[in-house]
Amino acid sequence: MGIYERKQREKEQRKIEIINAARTVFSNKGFNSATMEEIASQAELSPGTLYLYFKNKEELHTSLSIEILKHLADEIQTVVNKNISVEEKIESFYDVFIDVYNYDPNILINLFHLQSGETLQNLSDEVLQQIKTYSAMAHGAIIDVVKQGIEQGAFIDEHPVALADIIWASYSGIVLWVDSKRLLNNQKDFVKSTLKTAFKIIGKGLKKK
Amino acid sequence: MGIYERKQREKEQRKIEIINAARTVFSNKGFNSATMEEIASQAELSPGTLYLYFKNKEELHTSLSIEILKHLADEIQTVVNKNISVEEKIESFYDVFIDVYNYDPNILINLFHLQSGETLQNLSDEVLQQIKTYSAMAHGAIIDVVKQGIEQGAFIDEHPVALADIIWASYSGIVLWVDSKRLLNNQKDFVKSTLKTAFKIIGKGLKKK
Amino acid sequence: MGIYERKQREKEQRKIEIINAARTVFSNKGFNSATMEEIASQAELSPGTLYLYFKNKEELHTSLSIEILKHLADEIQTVVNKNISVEEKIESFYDVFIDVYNYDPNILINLFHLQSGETLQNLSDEVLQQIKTYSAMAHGAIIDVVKQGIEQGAFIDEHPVALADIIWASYSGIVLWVDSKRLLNNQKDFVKSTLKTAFKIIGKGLKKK
Amino acid sequence: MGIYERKQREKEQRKIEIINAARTVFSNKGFNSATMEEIASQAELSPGTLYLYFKNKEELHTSLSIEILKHLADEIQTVVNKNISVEEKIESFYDVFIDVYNYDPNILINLFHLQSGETLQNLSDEVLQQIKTYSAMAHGAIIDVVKQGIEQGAFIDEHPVALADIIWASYSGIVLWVDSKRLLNNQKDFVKSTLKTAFKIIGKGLKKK
DNA sequence: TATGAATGAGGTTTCATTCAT
DNA sequence: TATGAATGAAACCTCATTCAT
Repeated sequence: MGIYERKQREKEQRKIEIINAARTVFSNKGFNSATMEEIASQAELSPGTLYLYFKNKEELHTSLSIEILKHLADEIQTVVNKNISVEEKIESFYDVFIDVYNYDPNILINLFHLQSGETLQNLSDEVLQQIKTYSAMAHGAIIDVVKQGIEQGAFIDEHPVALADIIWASYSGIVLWVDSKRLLNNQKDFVKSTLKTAFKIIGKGLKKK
Repeated sequence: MGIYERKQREKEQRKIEIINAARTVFSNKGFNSATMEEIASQAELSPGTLYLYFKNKEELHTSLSIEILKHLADEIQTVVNKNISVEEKIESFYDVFIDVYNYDPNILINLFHLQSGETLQNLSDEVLQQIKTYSAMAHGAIIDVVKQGIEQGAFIDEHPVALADIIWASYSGIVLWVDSKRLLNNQKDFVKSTLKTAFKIIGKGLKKK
Repeated sequence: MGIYERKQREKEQRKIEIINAARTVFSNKGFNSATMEEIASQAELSPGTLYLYFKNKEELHTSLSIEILKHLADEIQTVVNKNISVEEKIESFYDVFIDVYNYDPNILINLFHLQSGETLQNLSDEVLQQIKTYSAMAHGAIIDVVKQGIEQGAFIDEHPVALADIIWASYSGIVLWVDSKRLLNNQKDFVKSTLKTAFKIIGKGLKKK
Repeated sequence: MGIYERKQREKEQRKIEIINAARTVFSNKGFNSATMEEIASQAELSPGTLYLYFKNKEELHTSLSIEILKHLADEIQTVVNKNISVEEKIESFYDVFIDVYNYDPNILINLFHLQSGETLQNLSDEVLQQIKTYSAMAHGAIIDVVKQGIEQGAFIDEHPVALADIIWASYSGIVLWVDSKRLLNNQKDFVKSTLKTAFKIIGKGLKKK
């Protein structure tokens, strides 16, 4: 490995450290209350250093979403490649989503923050492109499964994109909603059980007969 | 009408004007980029006046959500009271949700902002209570319908709250998700059609047989 | 009593009510933290009304000092007019001061606020004149006694104004200082006993032999 | 000198610069009329920088008092340690007080502002502790001298704390009072001569016989 | 590359004061 | 005379970002 490569790798490593610190702080404080100084302190770096790796606060925050989107896309693709029935694949999506939820329950808040319109302006084209790419990958994989199901006559004959949207959006919505109920009313965490039921219902609703 | 009543009504009217101005600005700019000064200017009032009617920026923003929550709760209750089958009631929820979406597509972003945890601190107890109340009302009405369905043997025998959560959260998630796709990819607005399909699927998934 | 006179008297009465309300609020909150709205509310009036009786907040605050200055001047003059020895008169000042302190311990803070330079600008000439007048009266009476003492050969032969200053200022300083010690360290209120000792010492120090 | 030490020293130096700027502005305008922006401008810094060194306006203002309290405590202690009689020590206090007065006549206004109750809330515990400490040191030294005097049979047998209070408070009161007379009536500055007489009187009043 | 002190724009909020009723 | 809703200036303070070292 040459010197250039090592440098690149160190740089990549440092970037990951910053992202991890940012995740912690953003998760606890939310986007606005989190300060760059606190993130820097969490990463055991100085504020100025963050700007060597990320254009601004917005972009640092966005990279959290990108990271998880990338992860989601990978996991979903793995499910798609498995040699199992489409019904089983749809069911397996549940495991993927729960996996992400376990990884960081607050991650979805980040994803939604990203989607709140307020944010889309300040992003650089490069970052925006990444989001679109990974988003399309994750979503595309779901669409593929749905398409297979329709072709095989297993699923109802609706627009595959719409069906994939429903799967995806229901998942997101449930996580956010159940989580907010937990916060507002000090309830237990029912995300997993609710999500399980949702997949059962949607899975059943998808079936042709 | 006495002088006191007229004053009260003017005051209520003024509050509505401010809320309308706030909706416009928050919708365009998002919570953080919106400034109190801009809202005041939009309402043709001075900044200080806003604070006669709302404790702070947070609470003004929250009142948008309360307003729509109240509306939602009312509409859902109307559906519940109708003399139709539970299946038809579930279907009718679609109309309610679409109705709200048409009223102001950005309003849901507000609701989700509210639920992002970042916000809950600065709210006065009174406002927090209102949110909980209307939220419980809307959700409670859905739960009631689900319960009826289960009792009548029409719906699958799952925890009614979980089922209601799925309906509610899927709706929210779809609106947010499809809306963000629209923004990111300059697509057409597929919220309504996607929501229609979702209700079909979920309705079917809910059925016992 | 004519209609004009009655009106005048009612006006005077209203003014006193406002001053009493102001004293309460200023005493509890200090000059800056006290708001005109709170004073109005305490006086069971509306904010606007205060401005019919007082030019501004500063002047309202100042009239507290004027009121007490007037009172002090009267009381001191009464002592001066008594048919007792100068030594007894000096001793009697102690009673006057304690009397004022009992009337409102915070009043001196007001007096000192008045003297803090920060305030003197915004006062109307009329008010400023009043302060000077009553201040001169109260102080002048003390000076007179001191002069008598010196003439009678009872007191040391120093500048009478300086001696009066010392009496007056020591009194003020002790009230403020002991009061602040009480606040800072949660001590008992030693103002009276300290003041008593002070008068003993100063009285003794004043004597010629 | 290492790099760390130099940085520390620069930091300390910067703090002093800010304090000096603050003294100038607070002296001219008083606490409320002084603005952070003006202080920053006087210090040739930006407003934000002030907040790197002081928590808020209140604390910056308080540090002026702390600085002078520290100085006072030191000077008084020096007098106490001198090998002179108690009577001479009491007399020497006069020099100390005049010294402080010459250093900055407005500083006492600050001290009294500090004691006006209105202020004590916003201070950090650390700052409050400092005030108590230095205040106790300065006052304690005076008490020691008075105690010595009583033990040696030179002074009257009163509570030493009360006697020290009288010395201290009379000093403060005279400075404030004479200064305000100067401001109000455009008189000459009689603080020093009045203070001299006061010490003579009090000194004489303290003597046992 | 890393630092971290300094910046300074700009936002929220308060509240003395006004004025139409 | 009394009201009290509305004003709007102005202040404090924060914090993303920069840049000399």
